[in-house]
Amino acid sequence: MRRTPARRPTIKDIARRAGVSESAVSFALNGRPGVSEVTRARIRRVAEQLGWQPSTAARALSGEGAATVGLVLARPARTLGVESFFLQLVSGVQEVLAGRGLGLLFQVVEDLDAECAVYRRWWAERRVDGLLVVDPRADDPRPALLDRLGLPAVVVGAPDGRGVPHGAISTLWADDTGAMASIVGHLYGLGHRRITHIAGLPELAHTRRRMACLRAEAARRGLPDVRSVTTDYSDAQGAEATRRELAGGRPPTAIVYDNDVMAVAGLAVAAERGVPVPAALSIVAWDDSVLCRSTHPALTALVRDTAAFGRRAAQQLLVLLDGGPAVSVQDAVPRLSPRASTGPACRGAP
Amino acid sequence: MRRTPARRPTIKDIARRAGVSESAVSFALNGRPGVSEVTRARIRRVAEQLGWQPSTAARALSGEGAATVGLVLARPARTLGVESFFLQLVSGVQEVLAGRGLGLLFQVVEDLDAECAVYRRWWAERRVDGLLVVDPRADDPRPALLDRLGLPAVVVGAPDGRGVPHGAISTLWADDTGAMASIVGHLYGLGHRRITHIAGLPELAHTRRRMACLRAEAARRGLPDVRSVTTDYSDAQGAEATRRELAGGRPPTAIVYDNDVMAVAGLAVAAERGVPVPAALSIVAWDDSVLCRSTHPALTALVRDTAAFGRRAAQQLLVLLDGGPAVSVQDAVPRLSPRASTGPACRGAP
DNA sequence: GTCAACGACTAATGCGCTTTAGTGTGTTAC
DNA sequence: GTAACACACTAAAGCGCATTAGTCGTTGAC
Repeated sequence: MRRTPARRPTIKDIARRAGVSESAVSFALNGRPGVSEVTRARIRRVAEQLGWQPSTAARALSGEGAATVGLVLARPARTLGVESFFLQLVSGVQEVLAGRGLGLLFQVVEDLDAECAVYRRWWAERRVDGLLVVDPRADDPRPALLDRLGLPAVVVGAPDGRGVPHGAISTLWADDTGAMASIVGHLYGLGHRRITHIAGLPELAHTRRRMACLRAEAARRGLPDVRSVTTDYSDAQGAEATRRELAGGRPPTAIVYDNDVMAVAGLAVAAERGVPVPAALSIVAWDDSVLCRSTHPALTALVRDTAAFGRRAAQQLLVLLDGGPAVSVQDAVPRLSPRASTGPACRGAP
Repeated sequence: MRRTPARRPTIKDIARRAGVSESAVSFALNGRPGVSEVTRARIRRVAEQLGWQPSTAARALSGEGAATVGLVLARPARTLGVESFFLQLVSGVQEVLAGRGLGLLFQVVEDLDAECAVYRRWWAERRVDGLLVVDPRADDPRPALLDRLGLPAVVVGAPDGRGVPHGAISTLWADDTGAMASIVGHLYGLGHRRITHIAGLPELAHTRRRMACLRAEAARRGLPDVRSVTTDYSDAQGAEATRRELAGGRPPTAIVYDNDVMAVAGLAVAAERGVPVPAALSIVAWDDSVLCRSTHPALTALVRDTAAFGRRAAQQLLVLLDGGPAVSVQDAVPRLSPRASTGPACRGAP
């Protein structure tokens, strides 16, 4: 037996109690001209008193937009729930959205096709006013799709900054190149010449940028034994790749991991094989988190303020929603935080 | 210069192209009687062809509900993005919701008051049809609030299973008691007599349950040196508590951590102090994750299928949304997965 | 003293959909 | 042959809000 729920007040209730028409209420509450200041105040008071909030459905229906922003995460369930990146990003995003009363519609799907399908559905259902697109890829179909649908979006993470962004698609990207350069510089300074980069998914745009930069740096400094291998970001593949590297004839003296999870897994592999860190192997994690600080030794990591990144992305989206221009902005260069997992390259190494 | 976006098809477009009235279309597409099977098929075909999807706003406005479920996470930003628990839970929840075309409105806030405020706003805005409530507490104000608002909800994680759930508030809880008993049993069997439980936030209901069970088990087995200490789940407090415990006169021979992050931090503290694990100290983590498998030694952990937990929670919510009865269900007992971090108690210990 | 202009407000319409109340046609019953 | 009825469908109202087009009374200009 369910009790009858409390009734939600509508604009009509306010109108009745304030002794005015519904339109007057609408004008008053939306700051439109057409009502005297005294009635406006009275109406505001009544609305407050009744705990009135505009029905998003009704608003949306009368052309005001859904007051909602969408975010889809396309990741196989297996690699989920590991990285610290997303919740932090989302938390930053929220901060900004909440200030404008915007909701965040969130969905996790298996792959890119499913993600595009979600976009189409949301568009047809008029569920969202704009989108945050994460994990951009080389040859990404999403920006074009969203542009065609007329949905404003901010591509966050790493698309090619080149080219004028089309339509209402903004772009916010991290300076992976500068970051990679600083990592290589750090390791080079410690005497490392054989460096392996255990990267993430090869189809992601930022993976490619990091790999390209590593190659360029290696060429510039004349290091033949520098390479990248790609993984799916999971601890399993991170560990596996580490094992392969350490088992080789001329193992690297330093490994750079594309996320914190793999770095921790790599550290465990080193421990298991009796390879001392950092004496025989230096480890760098791309993206800092509790993990990196909780291991022994603590991991040298690339620190960036992910929540701030999320805030900035949300702000760009607000600009678009307000009809502002699409832009392409580069985020601050992440900072390398040296900890105990990096040290001078082993002298004995050939 | 923005191009005019593609127009969304409406029911009217379908009606025109199919040569019937709008109501006929509505009947046809919603499986209502009132149209012949041949027209129904024709209308379906046209709708498909046009890529039509019902506008959620319009649906909501005509009394069908918002087709959206809400989930609020009240956590200080500091402790965010660490645990694997949430994304996995959400991923399970999504799977079920997506099958019904329901969206998930997600919000991160600072504290419980803010969470309640969000509920009130969502209710007044008619944004959600139901809610998933996480992190239940002792003396939790949320179920009563939601009941008053007439919003169906599933409290997920651990409220008191006692008492008839009121209104449309279901409850899904993990068997913390059985789990704690199995952990203590495991450790006791290995010869451990001095056990410390480094727990999470004291105000959470499941923290209390775990602590109570630990006390009961200790009393039952006559173990005087067993106790719980509470933390905020952060690696910092986990490490700090560990340090305090190990520095005491009669340090524990086993520590049980209430989450994976603290367990990893505790392991690092042991390493830093030269305490061998598991030779001198056994470690158990409550909740398994990549972390536990990535350390060296790997951590013995309490494994539960969080995604499945999420799926079940979502299913309970669907039952409520369909007008079904509120229930209180206990989830499967988590399984303890022994790994390298637990071993026989040190003989030399007094 | 009349007319225009303005300010404060109300009436009416539409957004896209569901739903209730019809309308018209064909079938059956007696 | 007509009343009763089922069936396929249409017309219209309503959900809560924004918005456009009025209405009415007051003021100012000449």
